[in-house]
Amino acid sequence: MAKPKKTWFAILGLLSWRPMSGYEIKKFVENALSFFWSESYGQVYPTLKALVDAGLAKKLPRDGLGSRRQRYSITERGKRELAKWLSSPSEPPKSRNEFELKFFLNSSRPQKHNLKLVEEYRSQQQELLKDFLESEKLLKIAVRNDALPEELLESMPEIGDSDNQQLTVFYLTLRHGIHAARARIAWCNEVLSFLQS
Amino acid sequence: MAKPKKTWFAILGLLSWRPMSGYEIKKFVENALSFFWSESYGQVYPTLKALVDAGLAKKLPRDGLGSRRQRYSITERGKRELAKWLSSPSEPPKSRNEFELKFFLNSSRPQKHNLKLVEEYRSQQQELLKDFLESEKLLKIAVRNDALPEELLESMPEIGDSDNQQLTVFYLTLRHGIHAARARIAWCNEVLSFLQS
DNA sequence: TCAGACATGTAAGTCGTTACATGATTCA
DNA sequence: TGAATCATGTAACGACTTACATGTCTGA
Repeated sequence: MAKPKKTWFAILGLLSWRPMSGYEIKKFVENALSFFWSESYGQVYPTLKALVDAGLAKKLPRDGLGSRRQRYSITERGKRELAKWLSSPSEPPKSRNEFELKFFLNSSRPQKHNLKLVEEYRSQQQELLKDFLESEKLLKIAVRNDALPEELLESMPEIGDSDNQQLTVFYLTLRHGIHAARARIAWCNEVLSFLQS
Repeated sequence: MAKPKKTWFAILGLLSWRPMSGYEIKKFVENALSFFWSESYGQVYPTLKALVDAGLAKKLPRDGLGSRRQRYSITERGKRELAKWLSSPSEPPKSRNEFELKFFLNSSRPQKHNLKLVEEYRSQQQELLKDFLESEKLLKIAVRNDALPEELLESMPEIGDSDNQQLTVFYLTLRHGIHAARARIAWCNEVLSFLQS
């Protein structure tokens, strides 16, 4: 393994939670991790194949008769490689934030445009925060009671059989998103009052 | 122009500040915008050529004799296209945050690992915040006095001849970074006390 | 029965980085 | 004079998305 590929470990890491199929992996990332991760089908299926070839994952027999799903599980070697990667330092993210770029480049134009831009951004972030807080409420209950509320299962069926430690990490990761969204909203308010003064 | 290409407008936007060479553009992004944008030489030079071909930018004559720099300036058409793009809504960033992924995937391992991971992340963010605050202090003075402090010019020579409105936007963009870094540090503290309780 | 979700996969293309090639200039 | 930086550029590669192809199953 020359350079560790993030997609490899993202998928391997999900398999370390429990065996999953390509479709499940895609949906899980999309529904539950979208605020800090993304994968496309064009990545997921080839990567699963590559993980098997590298001996880090293996195909599980398709259970039942009508089952169309091809599930994969992590191997012992896979676990070791994953553990190694999880302990390695993360490179600081090279973010490319379109909004910030636009805001920055707008300097030579009337400030009215920037105000509109910031207001749009703020309502985007407020929407996001609302969703986060809803999930947070339910996850908090889940962690406390070690049981998943009906509502949570409806909005995120993929976290179905998670244990308490997984739910806790989920909750804490969500807190990261909440802090970030709040910070962005606070910035918007600051900028709006600055520009209007 | 089928799908608006971000790199095109990033570069065009910088040219709207003032004429620049490829090298200057790269350095500017690297030194001043790195916390929300990045470009590589492999993008910058071909894009400049493409912008000229599309009539959005034009080559300036190399001034003087020994000048090796090839500067480019934005054209009227370029300004119009840029303005259009700047007014268009930004798609929410598809971030892929390696740290958050690791934190999330670490759930099945001893929490000691996560503590270490979070502490590392926190000191990374604290370093970042320190730099931001230093720049902020200098930029604040610059905006107030409409003059660049010596120190600022040393650490960021590329903002050399910016006008007051540009400095203001710069300052406000930096505030975004400060809010974000503080939020991440606050999250770290929250998580550390949660995991240690 | 048929629309919509489930499910797997591939091909082509876009976007971006890295590494390399080349040479001028500056300054210790 | 030779190391570092300035400066422009390209080729090869890698990561990721989009669009497409194909077919199954479920439930109104």
